Amino acid sequence: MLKDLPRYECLLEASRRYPDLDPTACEAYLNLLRAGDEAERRREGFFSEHDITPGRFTVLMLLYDKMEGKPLPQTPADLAERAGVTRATITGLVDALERDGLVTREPDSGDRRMMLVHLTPKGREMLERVLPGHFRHMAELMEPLSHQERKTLVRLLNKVAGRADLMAEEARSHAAAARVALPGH
Amino acid sequence: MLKDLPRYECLLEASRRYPDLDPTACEAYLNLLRAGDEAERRREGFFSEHDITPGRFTVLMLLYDKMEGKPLPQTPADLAERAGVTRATITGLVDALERDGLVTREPDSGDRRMMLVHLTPKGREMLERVLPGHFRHMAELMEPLSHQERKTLVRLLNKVAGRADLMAEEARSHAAAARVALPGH
DNA sequence: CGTGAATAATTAGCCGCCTAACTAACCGCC
DNA sequence: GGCGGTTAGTTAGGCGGCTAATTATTCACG
Repeated sequence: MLKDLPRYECLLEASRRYPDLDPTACEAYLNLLRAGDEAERRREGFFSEHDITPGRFTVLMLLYDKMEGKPLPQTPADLAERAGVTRATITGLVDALERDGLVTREPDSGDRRMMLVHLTPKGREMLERVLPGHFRHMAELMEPLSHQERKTLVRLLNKVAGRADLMAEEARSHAAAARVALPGH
Repeated sequence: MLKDLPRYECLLEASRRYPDLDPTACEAYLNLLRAGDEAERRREGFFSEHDITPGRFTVLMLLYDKMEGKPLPQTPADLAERAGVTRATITGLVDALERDGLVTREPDSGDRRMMLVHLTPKGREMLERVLPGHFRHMAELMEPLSHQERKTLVRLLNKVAGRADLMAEEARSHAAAARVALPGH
């Protein structure tokens, strides 16, 4: 969303009407959203050339991970936690991957509530076919930044991501407090 | 997608196995995706408290825009261009906004293919109710960055966004070339 | 023990985005 | 002046994310 961003001068001018508007914060925010969205779209485009989607790729990567040794099977809940999506989303992704023969599901022998998701040889091959191009894709997108600039970017983005995490946590605890305070839902 | 990012040391180690893997590019890329995604989720969360979605908000903002004076009605195609989404997406968003009485559609008198989308008084009120909180939300997310850091972030993100645009254009022209080269579709 | 709370995975249904196909209207050109 | 290509908007269908509700299992505690 939002391809053409408002110029800084416009923000500055608007901030006279809106006391809550911080022009530099707004500019940084909008640029972050746009760059992130743009990068995500390029990513989707790249993956679609290889008949895969970002979500499915992420699941495969999480199962690959220990790039040699034993590719530990993982539960959907693990995958959800590490990917940062809900378990329901993982169910859908694993459904698709299983249909394509890239992963298998197996019930956990110890706890019958759980499933274990394995990477199949076919899944491993797919990953190894896609990875080099993916690496080149990342390098291409970041090519205009010097090593120093990349370091700086990572540092600044981490500050923002940390802040976002904090805000998410606050929102969660507020919601929990509201659930306690209000009678029924 | 991807909450826990691989550490830089892991990338460095993996780059020995994969000659295409540029560790600093990869690190910057993953951090950008995550921060952008995180910011987008906070944004959705904020808007959902006000019974609106990012897409609908964007359309309202584009119709508001000239914050006083005449809030020019705009065609769906204009809105799509400025929002960076397809016309089909705008159709869906305007459907929802019209259902809620926030915008109206009116046929263009000059060219009967076109529609003109107007902001209603109710839509304007909604926007003015949400905007101050939205400004505070942006300021809160960017609070950990100094003014200097915000400037730097904007500069670096612009480099990346510019690169992404370039890559998108290349992809488009390749696709066009392929359409010419290959017989029928 | 057995019952109720917690946890795992799934299902159902919503939403926003996409592409592709369709209809209607406009325009340029012979 | 009619016909083909272009443009506007919509529709249909797919996908991946979400929440909420459902089912099955485990665990903790009286």
